[in-house]
Amino acid sequence: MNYHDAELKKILLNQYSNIFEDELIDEIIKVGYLKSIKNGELLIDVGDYLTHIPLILKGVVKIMRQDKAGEEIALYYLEAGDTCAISFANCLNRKQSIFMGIAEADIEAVFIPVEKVDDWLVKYKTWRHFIIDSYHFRLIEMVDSIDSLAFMRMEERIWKYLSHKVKISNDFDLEITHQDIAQDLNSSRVVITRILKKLHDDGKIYSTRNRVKVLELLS
DNA sequence: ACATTAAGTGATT
DNA sequence: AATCACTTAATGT
Repeated sequence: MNYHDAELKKILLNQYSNIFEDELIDEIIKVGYLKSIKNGELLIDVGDYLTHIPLILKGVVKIMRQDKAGEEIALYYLEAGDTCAISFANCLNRKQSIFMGIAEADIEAVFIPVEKVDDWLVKYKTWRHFIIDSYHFRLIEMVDSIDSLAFMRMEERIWKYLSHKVKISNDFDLEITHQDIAQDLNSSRVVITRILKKLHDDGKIYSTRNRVKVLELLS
């Protein structure tokens, strides 16, 4: 076992020892490879074929959709301890990805070949549960996104978006522009500016150029 | 000092 | 809630 494996094992044991059995963790170390991805880098694009699925150890991945005109909308986020089971189904059928994934922070992830992901489903109960759980969670988040799109006013959507950002970055100070938010919510910059101004005046946030500080959390 | 990028605003749809 | 057209403010070179 080289230095890298030892590091990896430490991280895995730390995050997964109460979910996975030791043999599974050993297997992950054997076949998976650790990869760091810089903030802002593209992990997967629409149309890509996938051969490995990532187990996120650190950072956040934003999963989004894109239409022909290049318009985007954020669907959900993968955090440490998450995997994208959706991409697993994609791998197995050798279908192209229908999503885009971008690193929202510096990422560390173990990439596991699909065949193994498949094997382990029958071999390890914990792994099976992990994957099914991931599927379930992703579904819940998607339904949540649909709800937002269909039923929520822009102000609520922004509020929810900001709260979520605070949660995943563990920081009330967000470095973000109105344009960024508009893109993620598939709205226009002007609309976001107006609503943020209102939230600012209401004392719920404090916003300056490139920065939004959330002052109170969603109850 | 100047150019570039982000944010604010009235009017219109 | 979106778009246009324009202003003002902050920041980089």
